[in-house]
Amino acid sequence: MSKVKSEFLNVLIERGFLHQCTDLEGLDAALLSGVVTAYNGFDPTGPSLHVGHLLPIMLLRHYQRSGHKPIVLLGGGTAKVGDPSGKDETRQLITDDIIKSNIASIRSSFERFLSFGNGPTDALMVDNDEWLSELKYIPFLRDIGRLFSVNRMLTMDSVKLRLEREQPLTFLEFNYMILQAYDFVELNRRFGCTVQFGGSDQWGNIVSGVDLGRRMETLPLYGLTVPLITTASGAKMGKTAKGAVWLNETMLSPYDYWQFWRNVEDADVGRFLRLFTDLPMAEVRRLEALQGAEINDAKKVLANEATRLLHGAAAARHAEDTARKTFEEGAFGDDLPTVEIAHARLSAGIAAIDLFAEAGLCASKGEARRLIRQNGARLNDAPITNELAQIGLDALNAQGVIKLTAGKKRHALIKPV
RNA sequence: GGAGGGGUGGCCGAGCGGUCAAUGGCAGCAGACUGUAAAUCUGCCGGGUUUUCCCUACGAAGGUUCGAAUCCUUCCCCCUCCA
Repeated sequence: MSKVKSEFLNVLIERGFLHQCTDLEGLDAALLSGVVTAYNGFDPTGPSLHVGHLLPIMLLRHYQRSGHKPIVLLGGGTAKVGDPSGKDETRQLITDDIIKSNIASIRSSFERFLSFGNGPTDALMVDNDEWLSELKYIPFLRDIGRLFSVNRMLTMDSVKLRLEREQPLTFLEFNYMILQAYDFVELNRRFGCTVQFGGSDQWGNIVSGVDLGRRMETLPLYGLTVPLITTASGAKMGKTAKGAVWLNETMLSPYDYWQFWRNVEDADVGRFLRLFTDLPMAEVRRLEALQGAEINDAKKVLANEATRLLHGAAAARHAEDTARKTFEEGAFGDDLPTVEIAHARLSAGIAAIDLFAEAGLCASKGEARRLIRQNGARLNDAPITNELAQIGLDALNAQGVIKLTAGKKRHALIKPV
C-alpha cells in the first residue's frame, strides 16, 4: 500500500475500509488541497437499512470527521430500475409508493451517523429521482448513451455474470450502470461532488461514472470501494435468528441489535471494532489482543459501541444491562421482548405450547412442542419437561412476570394485564 | 412467430400413477461440548392434533383414474436454438 498523506485515507487504510480506488494518489492530493465532496448511493429497496449498509455509512462518517463533505444519495430513481450488480435474479419491481415510504423510513438512520445541515462540511441528502425521472429518452440517448460502449458494458461483472450463468438480464436492468454513472456527473454539476464511494460490487458502476465524467467534461472524478464483509467462517454478515439485522428500531430492537454484535465470531472482533466503531486504534488493538474467554469483554465493547452509534448511549446501556442480568446473573432485564397476556386467560391456565408460540419464541405450536421435547424450553429458568404443561398465575415470579426461554439465548417475558 | 426444455418445501435439487409431506445437500432450530464464540457430534425441520388421524402443498385452473407432484386439456411464467 502506497503511503498516503491525507487524514481520511490514513484512517481508511488503518481501519480496513479500503478495497479499491480508481486513483489513490490523485484522491489523496485532492483531499489535501481542501474540502472535497463525496457521495454514496443507497437504493431504497427496503423499509430499513441493515448492517450491510453500515460500512459505507461509517465510511461517510469518517469522511465527514476528517473535514470533508458527504452526500447521501437516496436512489429513489434508480430503485425503479433495479441494480443487477451481485444479483442472480431480477429484483421484483417496486412501486413508486413503496419507494417513497422506504425513503421516509430510512432517512433517520443516516442522521444518527452524520450531521446534516448547510455548513461547508455538513452532510446532504438528495434523491436521484429528482433528475432521473425528468430525463427525456432520445436526448438522453444522444447525450449520454453514445458515450457508452455495449462491448464494454458486456464485460462488466454485473452483466457478465448473468450472461455466463444464463440468467435473464432485462434491458431495464442493463441501463442501471448508465444511470448511476449519470448520477455521478449530475452530482458533480450540482454540488461539485468528485468522489463516489460504494461496496465492492459497485466497482463497475463507479468506474462507469468516473469514465463518463471524463468523457463529458474532462472531470477528474474518483471512485473508492469498501470490501464485502463476510464473517470469519465465510458467511455473509448480517443474519440473525430473526433474519436481517435491521437498523430501524421498529424492525429490530436495540437489545437484539446489541445481541447481534455480542455474538460475532471471535475471529471477527478486531476487524469489526475497526470498521463499526469509532474507538481509537490503540484501544482496538488492546481489545483484539485478548485471548480465550476474555474475548467476551471485547465483544461487549463492540456491542456497546455499535449500539450506541445507532440507538444512543441510553439504549446501549439498557441493552447491556438486560444482557448482563439475563446471561450472567440468571435474572432478567426489562429490555427483553415482553408480551402481554390477558390476566383472565392466565388464571385459567394456558398451554405452554401456546404461550411459546404467542410470545414469538416459536413459529408454530408444533415447533414449541418440539422445543419442549428437545429440552430447549424453560419456564422461569426451569426446564419444561411435559409438552402438555399448563402455565397459570402460579408461574408469576416476584416481579409479576413469567420468563420464557427457548434454547440458550432467546428469552421473552409474559406480563398479565 | 417456429422448434425444443423447464416451473417441486426458505434455497439448490431428486422423484415422473399408489409404499410421497415428497431422497439428498445448504440454511435454520434444539441438545452435548464451551466463553451468549468457532469447529465437531446427535436430534428436529409444512400446519394441526388425544401421533399409526386430519388439513394444506409439487406454477394456475379444469379433467382422466379407486388413486396424480407424476397422465390429458387450457392458461401463466422462464430458458435455449431458429427467424
